[in-house]
Amino acid sequence: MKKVRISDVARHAGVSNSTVSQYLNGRYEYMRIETKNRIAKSIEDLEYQPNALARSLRQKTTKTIGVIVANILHTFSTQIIRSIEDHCQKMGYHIIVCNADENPVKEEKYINMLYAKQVDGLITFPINKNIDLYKELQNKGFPIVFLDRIIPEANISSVLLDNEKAAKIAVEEFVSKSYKNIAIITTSFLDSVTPRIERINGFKKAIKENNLYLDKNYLKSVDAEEIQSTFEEMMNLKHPPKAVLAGNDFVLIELLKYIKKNKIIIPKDIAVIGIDDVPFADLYNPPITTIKQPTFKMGKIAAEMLLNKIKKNSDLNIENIYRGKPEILRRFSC
Amino acid sequence: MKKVRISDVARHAGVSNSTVSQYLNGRYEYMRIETKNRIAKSIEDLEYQPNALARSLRQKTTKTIGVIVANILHTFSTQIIRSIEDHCQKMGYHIIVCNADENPVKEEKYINMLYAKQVDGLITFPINKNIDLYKELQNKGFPIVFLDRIIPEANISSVLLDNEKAAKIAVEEFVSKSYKNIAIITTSFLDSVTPRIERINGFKKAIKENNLYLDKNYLKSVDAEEIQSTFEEMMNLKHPPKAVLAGNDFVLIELLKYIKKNKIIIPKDIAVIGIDDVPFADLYNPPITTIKQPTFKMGKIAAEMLLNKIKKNSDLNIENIYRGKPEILRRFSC
DNA sequence: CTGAAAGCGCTTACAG
DNA sequence: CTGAAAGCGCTTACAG
Repeated sequence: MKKVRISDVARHAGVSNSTVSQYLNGRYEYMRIETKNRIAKSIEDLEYQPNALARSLRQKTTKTIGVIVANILHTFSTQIIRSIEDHCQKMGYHIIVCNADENPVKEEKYINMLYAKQVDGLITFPINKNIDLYKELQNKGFPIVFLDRIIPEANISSVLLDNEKAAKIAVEEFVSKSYKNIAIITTSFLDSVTPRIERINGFKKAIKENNLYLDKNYLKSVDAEEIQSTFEEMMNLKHPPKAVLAGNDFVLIELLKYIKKNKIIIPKDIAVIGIDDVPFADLYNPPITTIKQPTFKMGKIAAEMLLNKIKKNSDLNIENIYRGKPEILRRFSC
Repeated sequence: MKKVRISDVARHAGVSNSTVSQYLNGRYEYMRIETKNRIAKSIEDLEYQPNALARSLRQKTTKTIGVIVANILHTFSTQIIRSIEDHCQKMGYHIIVCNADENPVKEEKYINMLYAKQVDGLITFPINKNIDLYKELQNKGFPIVFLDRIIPEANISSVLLDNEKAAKIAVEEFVSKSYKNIAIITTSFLDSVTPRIERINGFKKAIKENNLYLDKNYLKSVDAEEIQSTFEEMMNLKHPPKAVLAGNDFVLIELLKYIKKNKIIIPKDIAVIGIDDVPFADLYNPPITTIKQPTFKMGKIAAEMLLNKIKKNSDLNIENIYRGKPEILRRFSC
């Protein structure tokens, strides 16, 4: 498989490589119109497509950014990807999407791969263990923006939900419907650290603000496999909760599975709100009230932040945090 | 942001670029152990990471394949991506995922981008309009494998579901439960061409094989927005269907929305089977019987086919078709 | 208005 | 066992 090179075009058009290159880069100022046309025709005839590797090597920019998501199977991730992609495309950047699959080893591989491929910057859902790697890259002046999480030790710009607010909105929704015994369940593993901590904090604060009693038994962070059993324990308490906030989409699914299996009635037996909107929220019986993240906006902001870093001298950047505003979608589970 | 180059390492270790390069490429045969150690230490000290652009330019291989999905929001797509990725990682290849977003213009851009970035091959869910581009690439000897669709004019290897079988399994499931008035609805736009045609063909054949009457009114391919109204018309026929096969996950969602809105009871009023397993199938009330594609296997086979093409002289390849076996997941909607 | 030359950061065949 | 040299396919500052 032989590829056409710039020199083939040059020979075919009877000009030098330089001139073809000028043409490719749109520098027509000093080019005779007939030269221009000849080159255009040669490119057409030979079906020439420039080698981006060579160009990038020379120009020291790939016009490409890397995106590492923690888990591509989450709707949140795919929506964020879509949004980043839309914005980058407008700005003339490509994206390379990688799926770390909740696995720090994979994450590290991808970080290195993307860096080796000379991406101009990185947007990532940082998993956990690779904080030093990120800091090292940042110290080299490599543009990075985090999504969904803050890493306090790292001081790197982040875009994430106003998680405390999200929990607060949910609690207040329950309170407005006169629920008093309110529980929250989050994952400890699949849910990345920042959202979990902040959602629990927000929950606690909101409970206090509403002068409700904060019952430790109503407040659980457990591994994915234990969600159902944990919920079961709650429901078997002397005073079981009458409302439960699912810390993310995954928790919600587990709760609904348990609820279904045990023929518990929503909202009569238990009211439910989930953080993260899910495609089946409308389809469930009854439709589930959810707190939606502004994924489209968050993706766009992350892309903007990163492209700004790339364009400016990234050494001089001020890192900052953007908080997406949670929005409640009222349906019939509460 | 200055990056460390191979020459920096060479100087630091007191050897030549060549020797560092030999080290990087694992050719230790003729290398003194102390040279090896010195280089290792220099790489460590300088935090050197090779520039993959330069290497690929020289080696004429990027060890990277491109994956273009028609729509990344489909579960099918993300599962296929995961599977391709797993397999490629094992074989030492990276993947670059792109989302054509059902848009031929985007698709074309991505094809060109990936080709420009010198990916070693391409796995794609071909949308429609870019068949000539694909053929052109293939004629140049560029390895391509299609997913989910066959393009008869192109003779390019494809991996896709045994769609006729999938429809047949569904019809037989209905028949085994004594349903006679069986309908099928597919999308005409979002559903890519091959699956739709083949699923409808399989449906027709199965109806005939089971000596049922093939009612034209029970057989509809419509745009996404018209699914609900089309289904409504069906249900208002003198003899409405008693069972309906949803041509894909998207159709299923639309049908369920309508069914829910109109308080139709599954399976008493209408039995439902969906092609494509969906995350909420278990959660719906009643749980929905679905026909699952072996996504993991299909992704793996596609990756294998492509890597074979890449390794062999791709000019000599025999193109072939792999059909994934559909599997019924019996739940309670039929 | 166009071309010759140098160089981006690697790898590799070959010389010693 | 190691290094000098050429070259991958481009771009760019400069000469003319």
